[in-house]
Amino acid sequence: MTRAVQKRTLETRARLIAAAEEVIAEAGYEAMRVEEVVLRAGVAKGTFFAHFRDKEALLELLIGTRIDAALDRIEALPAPADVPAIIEALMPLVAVMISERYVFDLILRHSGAAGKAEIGPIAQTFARTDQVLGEWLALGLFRRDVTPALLSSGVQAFLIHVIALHFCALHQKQTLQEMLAELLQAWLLPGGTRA
Amino acid sequence: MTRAVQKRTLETRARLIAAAEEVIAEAGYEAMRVEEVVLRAGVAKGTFFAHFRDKEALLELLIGTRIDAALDRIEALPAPADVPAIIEALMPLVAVMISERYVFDLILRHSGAAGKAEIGPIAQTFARTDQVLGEWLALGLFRRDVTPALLSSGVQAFLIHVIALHFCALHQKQTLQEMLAELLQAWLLPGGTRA
DNA sequence: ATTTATAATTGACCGCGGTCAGTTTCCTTT
DNA sequence: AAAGGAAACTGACCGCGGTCAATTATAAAT
Repeated sequence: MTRAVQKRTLETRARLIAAAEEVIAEAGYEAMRVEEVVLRAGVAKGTFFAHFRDKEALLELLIGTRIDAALDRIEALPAPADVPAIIEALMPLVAVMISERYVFDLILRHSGAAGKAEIGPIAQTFARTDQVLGEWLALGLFRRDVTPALLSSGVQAFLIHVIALHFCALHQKQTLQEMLAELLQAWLLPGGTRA
Repeated sequence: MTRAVQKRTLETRARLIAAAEEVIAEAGYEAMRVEEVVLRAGVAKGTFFAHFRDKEALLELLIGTRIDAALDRIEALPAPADVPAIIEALMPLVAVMISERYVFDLILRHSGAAGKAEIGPIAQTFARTDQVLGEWLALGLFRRDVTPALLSSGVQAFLIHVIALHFCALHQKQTLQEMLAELLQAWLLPGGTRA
């Protein structure tokens, strides 16, 4: 018989999250130290790991929340009808992903479900992004010789690709948006056909 | 006036690399411990870091070497003329990248040049892959409405994408090759045109 | 051969993520 | 109100990557 979760637990968890967000606001995700977080939250180190599997589990939660907020804004928009509009619409998501190199790497590492049962917060945002893109691309404004699901999978691949290039010291003659525009134009409207 | 590098240095470096390869052969890249390597090499811990900036710098070197060997095999092949042949040709590269989840993550993290001056071994293999792909795609057997450089950039993006999906607990109804075939077919021969 | 400058090596030490046996707090049962 | 048991919390401890002042080996200069 499982006991109900205590109010104290929720408070401690909230204090840990608040402390972490405070540290991150001051110094960024990469600079976050578990010891600093527990100090500010006023709990012992072990308590942190009673609430989160490891340091990355908390970061995943926080970053997942930020990505979800970006997707909320994106979903509130009308479906984009051309490539520039798609890129424009995706900018809130891009902003989160390029905010820190460390964040991008962490997102990549957690983009896939590690286990069938346990789909992490970031993996969930990837599924959600795929769904949003799929809806846009199913409207029939882009190429129709392949499924919208395949198209959206490809858009995600290109999105990751250009962000990776964005962090590369070479490849900086073009902006992220320019590179993405070229790729998506060729992917979604091959041969320059349709409108 | 710079002194010549001593023979002793090269020997120590070689012993460190050999020890690391030994450990990796036994237990994999992720299990490699600097302390185990220096123990087997018969040197102090500090010596390791006199030869390699950090643990990842050595791993980058070793993995970069493996990727280069794969690219050697790939370059020895005749240029593939269709999508299945491209996928078949890329398999040595894929094999390295999917050998360990940890290896894939490390490769992604080092795929871009960190600084203009210092292009790491793995970033170099990405440039080389791009070049090999570019040559294949410039032969005119695939779509010609966009540059071969753009095509090869896209192929790399899809390659990374399907490997990421390969490590995902979901998306396992299709094999890596099947997913890659769908994407590349749509990317390189949109509308099913040409041969 | 001796001195001298530099390169190479050493290992005690630190920072930080993560563990776990022991303690405290909370809630239920009687 | 007391007892019993489970959940929450604690902090000393460990593993491992990485640092650096001190030491030793090497080769050039005299």
